[in-house]
Amino acid sequence: MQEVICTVDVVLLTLREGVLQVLLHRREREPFAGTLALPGGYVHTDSDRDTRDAALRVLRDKPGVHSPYLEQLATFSGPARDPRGWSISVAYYALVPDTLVTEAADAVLCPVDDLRGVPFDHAQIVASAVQRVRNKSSYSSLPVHVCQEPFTLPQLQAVYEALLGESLNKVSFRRKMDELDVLEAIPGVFSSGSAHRPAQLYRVKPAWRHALSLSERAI
Amino acid sequence: MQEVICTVDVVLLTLREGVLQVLLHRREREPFAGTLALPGGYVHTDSDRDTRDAALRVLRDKPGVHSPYLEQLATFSGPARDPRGWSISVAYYALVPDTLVTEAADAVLCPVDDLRGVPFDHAQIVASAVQRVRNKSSYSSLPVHVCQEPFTLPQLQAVYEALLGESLNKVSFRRKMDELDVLEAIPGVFSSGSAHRPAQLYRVKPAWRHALSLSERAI
DNA sequence: TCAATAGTGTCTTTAAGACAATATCTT
DNA sequence: AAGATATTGTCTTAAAGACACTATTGA
Repeated sequence: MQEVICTVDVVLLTLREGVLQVLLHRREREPFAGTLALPGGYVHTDSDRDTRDAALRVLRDKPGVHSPYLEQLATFSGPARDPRGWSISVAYYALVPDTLVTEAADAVLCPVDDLRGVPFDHAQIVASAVQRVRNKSSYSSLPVHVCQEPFTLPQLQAVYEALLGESLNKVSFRRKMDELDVLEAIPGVFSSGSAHRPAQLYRVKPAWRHALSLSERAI
Repeated sequence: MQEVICTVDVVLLTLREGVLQVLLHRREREPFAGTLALPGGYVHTDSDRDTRDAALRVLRDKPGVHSPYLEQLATFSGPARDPRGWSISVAYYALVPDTLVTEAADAVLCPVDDLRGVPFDHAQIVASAVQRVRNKSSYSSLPVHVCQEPFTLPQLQAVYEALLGESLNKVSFRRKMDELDVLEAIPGVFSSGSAHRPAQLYRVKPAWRHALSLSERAI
């Protein structure tokens, strides 16, 4: 019985120009050398403490992405998804503000709806991540990870609307954010420079910043 | 770099005597031969089409459990969880009516809150499955898979209440079931034999029976 | 002052829960 | 008929959405 090829793949998502985009990496090695695919790689049993650690290692190459929101998505497997043989890929997804993503020759952002030509089953993995994010965004504070701090409530609402693909009621949105209780206003600090009333700037409460990924059904 | 040990584990859950219980299997081989652990085993690259297929194969040993509700839970990994070395376990959970579970010397049901002594990280895997089931039960039709068909609405409500650990409003519960639109009354068939009004018997609509595991946020 | 967007008050609509009335069995 | 549980109607309460009004800035 042949061995199982064990890898991790990371779906790094961000919002650029109002569109949900995924970071693709140009593969250096076969199979599919030269094509754009999800960043990923073999699990390193000599250095990775677990697959999450492997996913973080994969992301460390990307400048700026230090400690993103990272959650296990699902595991994809089978004899045909990788031409090298029977393989398992533990997929993770990350959410980051678009300001942290630097594009380069070997790292480009692509709209999640236009992934023709990506190899393996990576289109399916991305679709799965997008579905998870859309779903969780409807009842949780997940989208705050896409906003660069500090941010205003109108900015955050726009992020929710872009992720969910629908416009939200302003009053209800603010009530919900108030209930979730994960944001705090930065006293006396407002947006400025525009020809209208400035908006209060917010940040994630310190207690929440690294706790948001702990619960199954995130708050 | 040493190889990764690839396995699947199955958390088969059912409700017996009003308590959520998990099927444990007495291990025939080392490590931990003779102790009760989650049913599982190596991924067979020569016969399994994917890890879900491997999980179904693991369940085929259990008489009566033919095509249960089965969903991928999460993947657990690391150098220490299995004494044989760096390992990955893709965990699935299954929900079945308790009438399908036959206990034997090598297959026993244990309440999910009393898993002292189970090896590996299986207690953590079970806890994770229980959390997932409790969470999904609050907004989906997941618990119907724990009811042997045909069932009455009061029986189904009791199952929801056992899974969620709280009593539910009867009117709201029935309204919600009506909205979910996954059940159909069996015309003219009622429970009988008890000294009170008989209850309408229901079954899952055929269109739903095998479609309930498809969506991320099951209906 | 005007245009533009932020923030809030309040009414309406919808969903959830409480409670009680009626229905239908066995004994 | 009495006792038990099923089923349904309806009132109350809570959440969500619609809409409009006030607030604050730069041009």
